[in-house]
Amino acid sequence: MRYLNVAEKNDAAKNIAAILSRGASQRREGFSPYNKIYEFDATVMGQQAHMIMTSVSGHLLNYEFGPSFRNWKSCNPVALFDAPVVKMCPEDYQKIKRTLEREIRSCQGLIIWTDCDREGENIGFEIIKVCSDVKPNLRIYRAKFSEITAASIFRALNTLGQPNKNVSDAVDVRQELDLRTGAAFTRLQTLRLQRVFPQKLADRLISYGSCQFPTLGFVVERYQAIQDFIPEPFWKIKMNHTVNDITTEFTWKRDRLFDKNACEAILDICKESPNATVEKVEGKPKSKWRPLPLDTVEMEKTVSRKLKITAKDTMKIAEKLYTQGLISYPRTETNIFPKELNLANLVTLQQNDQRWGAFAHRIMNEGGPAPRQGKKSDQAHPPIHPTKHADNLTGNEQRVYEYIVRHFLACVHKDAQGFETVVTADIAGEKFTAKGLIILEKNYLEVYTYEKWNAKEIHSYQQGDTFIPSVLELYEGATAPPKLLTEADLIALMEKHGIGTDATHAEHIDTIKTREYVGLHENIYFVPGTLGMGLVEGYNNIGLEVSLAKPILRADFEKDLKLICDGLKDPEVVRREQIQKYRAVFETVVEKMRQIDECLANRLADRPQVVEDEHYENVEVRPVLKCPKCGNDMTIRNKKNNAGKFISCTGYPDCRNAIWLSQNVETIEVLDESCPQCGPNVKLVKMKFKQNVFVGEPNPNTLCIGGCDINVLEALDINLSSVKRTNGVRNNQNHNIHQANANNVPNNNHNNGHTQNHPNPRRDSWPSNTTTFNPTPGPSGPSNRSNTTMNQDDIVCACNLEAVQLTVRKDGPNKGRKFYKCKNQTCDFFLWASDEPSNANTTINSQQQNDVKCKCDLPASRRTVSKEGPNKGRPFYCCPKPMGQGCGFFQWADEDNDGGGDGGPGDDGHGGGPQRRAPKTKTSRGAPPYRAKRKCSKCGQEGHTKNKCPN
DNA sequence: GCAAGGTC
Repeated sequence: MRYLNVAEKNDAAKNIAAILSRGASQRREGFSPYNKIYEFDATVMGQQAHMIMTSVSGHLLNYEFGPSFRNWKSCNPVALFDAPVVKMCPEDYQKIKRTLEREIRSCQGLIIWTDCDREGENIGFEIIKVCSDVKPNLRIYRAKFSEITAASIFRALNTLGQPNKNVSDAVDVRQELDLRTGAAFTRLQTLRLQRVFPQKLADRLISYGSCQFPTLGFVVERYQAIQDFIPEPFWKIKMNHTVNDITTEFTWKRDRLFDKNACEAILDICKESPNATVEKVEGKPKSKWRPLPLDTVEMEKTVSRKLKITAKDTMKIAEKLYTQGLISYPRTETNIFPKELNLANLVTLQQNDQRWGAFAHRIMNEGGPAPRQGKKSDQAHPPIHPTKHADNLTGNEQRVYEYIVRHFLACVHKDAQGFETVVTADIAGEKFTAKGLIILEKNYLEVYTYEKWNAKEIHSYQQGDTFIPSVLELYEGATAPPKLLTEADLIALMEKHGIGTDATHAEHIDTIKTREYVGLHENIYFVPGTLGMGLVEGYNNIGLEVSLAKPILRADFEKDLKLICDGLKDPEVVRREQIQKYRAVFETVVEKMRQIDECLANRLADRPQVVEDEHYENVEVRPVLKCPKCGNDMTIRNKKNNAGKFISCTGYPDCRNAIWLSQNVETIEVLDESCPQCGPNVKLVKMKFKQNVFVGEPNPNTLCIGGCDINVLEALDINLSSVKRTNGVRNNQNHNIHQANANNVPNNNHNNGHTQNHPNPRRDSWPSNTTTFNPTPGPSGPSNRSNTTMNQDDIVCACNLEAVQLTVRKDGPNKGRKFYKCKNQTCDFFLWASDEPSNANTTINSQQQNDVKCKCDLPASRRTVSKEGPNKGRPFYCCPKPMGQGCGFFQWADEDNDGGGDGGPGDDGHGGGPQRRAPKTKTSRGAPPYRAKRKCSKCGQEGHTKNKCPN
């Protein structure tokens, strides 16, 4: 049995391989220089196995918008909430992907060794996808480990489990939402504000991110709190007592008063009889607690405060120390050591160090490590601790390593012990207290040099002692505003509100600095810049239920993600709800953008330019149909150099299915309505042609290109296999014709009063074509005129101009026939001068039964219901005129001609009584396009097109 | 040129 083992990063693969192979692995190269391959033998589930170990480098796949949405001006940013997204392997990860694809071929099993957190689980599924695509039916296992130590790794191998899809799904939802919201708001802000404030913002990227904005919001909020702060004066009584150079400071029990007169009055009373009496002397042991086991956030905060290294640098250094095997995984939320972790061994590892080796010895000599237990656990990684001794580090790496070791040794030792004395004295009824502290045992403080515990010496008092204070006076102070946020404060706020992960707090802070939303005051305090201030004020003031600059939106999202992980909420539901939520916010922002301009104008001290709405190319967002090859959506895109349109699979480049439209297609719009014949996945499209392909029909025309009408596909030169799953059987044309009629003719009012899209379902290739359907005017043309005697003066084209009468000169069955068309040739109007049926009339006319007449007194057409339902196969008569222009006559062919009947052939439940209802002339949506047989444009015969013309 | 999350 051969297993491919995949870790999340190369160093992890290397270390795991070293452990499992007991140092005897063979190294090979992958396609990527970073991700090596290690080979060795091991025992897996009691059996000898050959192991191939390699790694990815974090996520292997990433969500991206479909190609037509990547250009910033390709679409209105709001479209990004619906735009198709695909998971792609970025170019610089292709080599890693290829390595996996190559290596899995020789294996029967796959073991996922990614980090045991949410992202790791998702990365695991990415690896599974890539490998399964190449090799289905793999045995797939998940190794769960919390640190790369022999014990943990062997335990993982001996307790292999299954990957957790719920956890991975949550990450997918998170990724998609972050992409959509980030891109939509970033484009909106950047494109607009660059033009509104060209002087100040022309070259600025004004990004939005669901983490960076709330982080900015914290900085602004604190800054505003300081700005809004009004100091309030207060007064207190200061009292101290000096004996033999020792000054004991007493604190007034009332602390402070905000009324000067009252304070002065009390002081006066005290001064009248200033003799202080010691009422009580209390002594009690006092501890200073050792730190909790170290988690990421605590490390970032303390290192930032004490070592003045930014959180971003700290994490970078910690990552490096981890990959060198010197410390445990640095991204952890856990502050409880697992029972199985051998702390004594870890302490012993540090015993030879010159700086803290003696302390490590002392721990072992005083009962061994005894950590405090925190309350947090991510169930994935233990608290950060040293895993190896190192004394060759330098610079900040050394400082961070030293901090981690000292913290570890401190947290497994003992609290510092002291003795506190509290003295209470009375002066004229006012109480004062003084505290003294004697430190008995420094314990952890001896190694944890980042904290101080100062002893405070006070005079030795006994109960009943009296003394005259050395100082007894009024002290005037004022309340002070809160301080500006430090990085440690900011991280604490992010953690509290669930903004970002332990691994990313530092990056978000760095981002808002890079964007110049915030700056640093005295190098440690965060202050908002003018842009950041204006943006937050803008978003806070436009009446959003929840401002984008507040943490609530993201925090709510995180709660949902947790529910997905726990299997309590459907990821698809969360995805839909969250998209909807953010889209609503986006729409409000767009609506109120001018208010945001004003806030920014105020802060930037710049006048906003009046700008027109951004022009977008308006890519069609709605999918036209599902790709028959891969099932992804197919959407309309522009060809290169604006040379027309095509409909492309959003699975590109994995799926290269495309529907190429000729340059004759001027516009194409996807309608809301699905094709009743092709089903809900195929939308009708409205196409406008430069030169009308379907002469006599309206232009633009509503069509289905889903393959239900082979004529449409042929006319547009669309390959059936690109729109429909084919198994070698072509669609039945007659079926389609019948279906169309059955749906539309007798019972065409079942769509909210709308009727057929095609007032004229017949088409021809005007007028040089030799086929002889009866073309009639488009929607704007004069209806019902084709059957009456017409003067040329009566004929008005779609431009509302008098039409010109011409004669067909081209050889063919229509040679010599007269027709009308637009005299300026600005519209596609066409009308035969006479409605005499041509001798080439086919399909419809061939079905006419001359003994039944419609209300126009024309021989009615006999047709058959082909739509599924109780009337399928039943013959009926209807007006032969095109939809929208006939009389609406309907009669079952198998019943007496009594004008009654039990309803039309439609099976939509709306049957009964609509038989004689005249079709409305307005176009409708929802009814299937009516199609007739198409004829060859070369010879005029049915059954083939010009491309396949045998003549 | 967008996000956040992995990592190199």
